[in-house]
Amino acid sequence: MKSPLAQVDEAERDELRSLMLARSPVLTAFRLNYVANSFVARLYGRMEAEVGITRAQFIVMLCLSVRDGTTAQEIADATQRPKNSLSRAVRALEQKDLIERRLDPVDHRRQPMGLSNAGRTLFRRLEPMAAEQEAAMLAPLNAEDRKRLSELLMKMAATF
Amino acid sequence: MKSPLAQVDEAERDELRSLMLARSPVLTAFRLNYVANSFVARLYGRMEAEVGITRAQFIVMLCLSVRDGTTAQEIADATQRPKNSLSRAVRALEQKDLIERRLDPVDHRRQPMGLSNAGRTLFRRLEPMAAEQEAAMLAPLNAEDRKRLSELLMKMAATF
DNA sequence: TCTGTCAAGTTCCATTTGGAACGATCTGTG
DNA sequence: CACAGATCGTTCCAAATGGAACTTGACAGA
Repeated sequence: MKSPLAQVDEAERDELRSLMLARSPVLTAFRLNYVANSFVARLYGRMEAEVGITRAQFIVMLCLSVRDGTTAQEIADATQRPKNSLSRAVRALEQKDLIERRLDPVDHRRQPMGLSNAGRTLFRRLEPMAAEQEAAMLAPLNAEDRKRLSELLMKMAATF
Repeated sequence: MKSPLAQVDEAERDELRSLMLARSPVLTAFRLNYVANSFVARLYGRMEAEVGITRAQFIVMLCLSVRDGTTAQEIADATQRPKNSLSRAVRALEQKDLIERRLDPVDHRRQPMGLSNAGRTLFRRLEPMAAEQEAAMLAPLNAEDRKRLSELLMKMAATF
């Protein structure tokens, strides 16, 4: 059990965080990044510890779950991650038999990929972890707020 | 000038991005991270190229601009960055004479820091760059939307 | 006062990162 | 058909990263 002194210390520890969230310049951007950082740190920390899947590996699987036959280059363009990192992630996923890499019959430079059965099975474990983390993040918002937030972010993402 | 074919290619290149923004699981989190990633990539890319200030260095200066006398440990807690990275950033800023490091007279472990005059001058160049990037990010939103977005993010950041 | 524990900041070092160069392949033009 | 230029994925390697150990200082309890 914590002493009153420890509680004071803890409050002081959060003081700068609150101050930054309330008063830093470029307020919206700061808050946005703060929330995004918290989200990815918790999610990828958990995925790596519990399932041994890294950020880049999850991103590849996520893209393949949305569209089978996606290539590494397309993932790089869509997610703003360097393609050599993705290349490594792809190799790791392939070695774990979580994805299958085909060769585009008409363009031999491209390697369309897809989740394997094992990959789909694993992804079904990963997805709820992301959903849980999102739920925790959105916890303070009611249904209408959530809908509006998602729409606002969509507007921004569409042109930025 | 681009050929019609090139335009088609460009549309195809964005296809996965649009698809992910519209249909990926954990939609709100994906959009949030997409926007946040775009923001930091552009901002820190520009700061590093034009002013030679890294992400960690900017974060330190930002915290000091909000509260003089902040310590490295407090910045680590408030911004979720590892303290050894911050330690390096602090040393780099000190060598450039952008910050001053004092010694807490009552607790000699702590080193409260502050922007130097040169640091304040440089920060006045950095801040508009962040503001511009934020403005670009928020461009599709009207004044009311912006206010609401910032409030929603504040609610989330307060407890997450 | 002495001792054990904890906190702030630094340093060590194995790992990760990503820009740049590369090889292979495709496409368009003469 | 040959060649120039672009594109996909990979590899190289210098630099950044961050977990863990370390140093120094604070402090509570015996």
